[in-house]
Amino acid sequence: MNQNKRIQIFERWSAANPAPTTELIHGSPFELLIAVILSAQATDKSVNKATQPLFARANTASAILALGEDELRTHIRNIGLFNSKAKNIIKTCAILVAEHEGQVPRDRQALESLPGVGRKTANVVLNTAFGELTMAVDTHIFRVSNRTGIAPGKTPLAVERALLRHIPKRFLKNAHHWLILHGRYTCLARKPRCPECLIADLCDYRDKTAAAV
DNA sequence: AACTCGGGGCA
DNA sequence: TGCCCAGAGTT
Repeated sequence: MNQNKRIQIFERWSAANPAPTTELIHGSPFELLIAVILSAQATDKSVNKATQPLFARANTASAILALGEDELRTHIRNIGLFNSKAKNIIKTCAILVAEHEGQVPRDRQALESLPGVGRKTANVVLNTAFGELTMAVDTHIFRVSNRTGIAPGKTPLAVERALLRHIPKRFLKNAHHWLILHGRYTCLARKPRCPECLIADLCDYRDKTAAAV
């Protein structure tokens, strides 16, 4: 895909949806970290439903530790993969207290060494809590980047680097949100809604695949 | 690269 | 009912 096409795509998204926001409810960096760990392969609705009462009860690493794994588990029982997430969150809180004075570290390596925190979660925290320009490549962004041709790559990390390299700087800050929304509501995994797609005429995917409507 | 965890939402 | 979810860890 040439750069001219890319610019047209982001200008359309910019005009259509100028105000990006995170849909996960969070106040502090710690609440964000926990909410993002919980959101892996889960919907933001089910996460918010659980985290509101949880954070009212305990919203720091030491408070979650005081709560204990069993009570934490009951709080997040409505979220998928809750069993392993409860264990990971307890371990992570213990590390935060022991090695980071109970705070969320502003450091990629330190974040990714926390149980339950991978590249994608670390990128969300660095971006949303600390204002760093990162691309958190989830399944939506991976699919949309490859289908459209905006930033092709065989792995999420390759797509992440391609996005940072190819997206014009003035669009970089909001690009993450637009890509997510596009994947979530238009460029669906199984049945892409090409007829109602804002950028169908600029997309590498449409007309090249039988699945593209 | 493939597999597993996993309840909830939505068509 | 079947399929997917703002993934990570292990084999």
